[in-house]
Amino acid sequence: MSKAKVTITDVAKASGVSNSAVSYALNGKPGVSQETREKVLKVADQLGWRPNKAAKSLSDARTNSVGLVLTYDPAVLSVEAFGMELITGLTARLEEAGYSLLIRSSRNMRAELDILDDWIASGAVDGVFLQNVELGDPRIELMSHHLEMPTVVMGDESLAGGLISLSTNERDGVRVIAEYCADQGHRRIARVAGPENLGHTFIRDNAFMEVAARLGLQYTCLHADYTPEGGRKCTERLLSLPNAPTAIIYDNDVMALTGAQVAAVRGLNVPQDLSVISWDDSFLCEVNALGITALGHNIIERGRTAAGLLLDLIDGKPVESVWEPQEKLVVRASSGPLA
Amino acid sequence: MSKAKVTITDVAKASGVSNSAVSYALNGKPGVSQETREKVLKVADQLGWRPNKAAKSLSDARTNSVGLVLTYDPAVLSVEAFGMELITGLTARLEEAGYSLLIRSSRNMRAELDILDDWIASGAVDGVFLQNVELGDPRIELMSHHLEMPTVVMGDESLAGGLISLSTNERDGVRVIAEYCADQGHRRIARVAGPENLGHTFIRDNAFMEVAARLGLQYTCLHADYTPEGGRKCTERLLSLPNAPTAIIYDNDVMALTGAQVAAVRGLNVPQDLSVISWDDSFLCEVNALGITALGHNIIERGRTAAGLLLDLIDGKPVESVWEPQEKLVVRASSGPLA
DNA sequence: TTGTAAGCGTTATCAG
DNA sequence: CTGATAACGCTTACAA
Repeated sequence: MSKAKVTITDVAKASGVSNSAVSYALNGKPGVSQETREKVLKVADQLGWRPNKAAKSLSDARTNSVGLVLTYDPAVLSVEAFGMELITGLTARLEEAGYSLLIRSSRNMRAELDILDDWIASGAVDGVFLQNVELGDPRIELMSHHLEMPTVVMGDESLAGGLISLSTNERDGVRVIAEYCADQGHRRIARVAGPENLGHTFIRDNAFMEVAARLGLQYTCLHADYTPEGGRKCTERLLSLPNAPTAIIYDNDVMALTGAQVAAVRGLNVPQDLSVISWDDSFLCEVNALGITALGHNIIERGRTAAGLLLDLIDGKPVESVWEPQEKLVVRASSGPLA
Repeated sequence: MSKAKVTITDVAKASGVSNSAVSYALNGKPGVSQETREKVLKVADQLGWRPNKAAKSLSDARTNSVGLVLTYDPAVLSVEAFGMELITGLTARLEEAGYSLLIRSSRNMRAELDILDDWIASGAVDGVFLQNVELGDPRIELMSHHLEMPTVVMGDESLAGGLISLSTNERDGVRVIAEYCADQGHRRIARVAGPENLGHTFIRDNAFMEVAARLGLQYTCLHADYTPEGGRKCTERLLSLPNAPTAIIYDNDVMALTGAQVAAVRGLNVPQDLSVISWDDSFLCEVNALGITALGHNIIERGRTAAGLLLDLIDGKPVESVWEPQEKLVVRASSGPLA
């Protein structure tokens, strides 16, 4: 049924040469005659030899895998397409380089730090991705003290503490949305933002305040947690204000959708009475009785890019942080001129 | 900045004992005095020692990681919550046992088989999950020839070729839906199914035909690919039939949503003129102008269960295939009695 | 109770 | 060009 594992020694015996000759032959390195090489290759193939991963890793101090810690938050994780798209992009690029993605799950920041510590000390991975960076994120500090572990921060350069990062131009996104609102005649806009501790929330907060001031818009912001419930509550609150906003921007698709629903329930007509705009575009925004205007993002591509950066870092190539090109606003039925 | 890796030998030297004494102490094994043990533990902690993963794996032929191959199909993967929920469930359970999830990406069955081959021969993982099983799936055959590699099939036992599997009772689900339709007075029902090569599609196909016959329902079935476009086209076709169905069941949430949309565009009132039912429940069904009736599934829990099975298998415990309890139909606004 | 040494499967060094 | 041999860091007989 199952052939016993075939080692390099088996191949050596079977082809009547030494252990090292086999190693040279199989790795395409010089030090072995063409004739021997071919014979070894043939035998290895016949025997179905594959390098043992543990042995190889031990020998050359490389695992050919990189790590990603997922935060176990079923309420949010499962609801957003983001995570899966990211993993898809990461693994697609990693696969090209023969790398695997090693995933572990944490319940909180403390647990995630433990995992990173473990990876650093145990050599379980050749590099790590950092996601959902917070203000003063302890992971940044940790990895800064361990530059021997290649790290790519998937978040704004200003939060990366000098580590290599892949940033999206949040400020541009904010500007595009705010100017669009202003163009459509809105004077009072609001935002249902993500968690306040997240770095990109902070950056958007600042950018929105700045651009609102510049454009003379009245701007209100509430922070929620990306969940349907959070979006619902914040929208209720905003729409109950004496001077309710005429356009609301949501930091993710899920909240935008629930927001639009709340508006409908309150008898508001979207977009005549209220424009709804989502920061993240997705299937949710697209396929919906009412299409939701949203800022486009190509998460899969972002994943590919991040993986490429990490691979280069691991290979010791010179790497610089990347700023992603500005995304475009996809205008759909949920937004328009003020009636 | 970065401390050089600390090995067991470092700890041995620092605590003035031998290499093996350290190993015994750190692994809580007998063969070392209480005094020595404590000293070693303290020193190891101070030095920040962690077992090197490659060395440990090489020594005891275990990697403490299990593999999952993702099929790279951006069109589908990113659209469904399924994948992320599954990974969340898997990693949550694996974490409890100190295991990691190793992910690789394939573009097709051939590539996936190569990856499995590689894992089997290289010992890169201690076990694997098989997902989206097809009829006569070559992966089943492959893993059956390599029982030394623990495998859990996340799919119907009838497709698992004797491997340990985690099945959901598809037939029960089919029955629940069909009986619901019949109860509501529908006589002509249709189904927009998933890809025909998938095992669970096949099983549902059969079950639907059986139960429709039993209940005296007229039943039509079209096969699509889980994408919005597929759902749209099939719905168009069904609604154009001379004797159009009055209830359509979709094999996933995405197609159900687009189906409901198509109906609306054609001037049909859901549910008065047409009932729409989704096989998979999800946020998509829940938060929608029109709630979509759907069969509930707890994918996270399913992931946990699958991971538990695989861990037991790896530990050599006696394991039996599991049938998941029957899911309940969550009735929402998209379905109801025939007008 | 302790230390020595062999072995896990590679890669890489160094004589022949 | 080839074949011993050490090294990677850990576990585990086996000897002291």
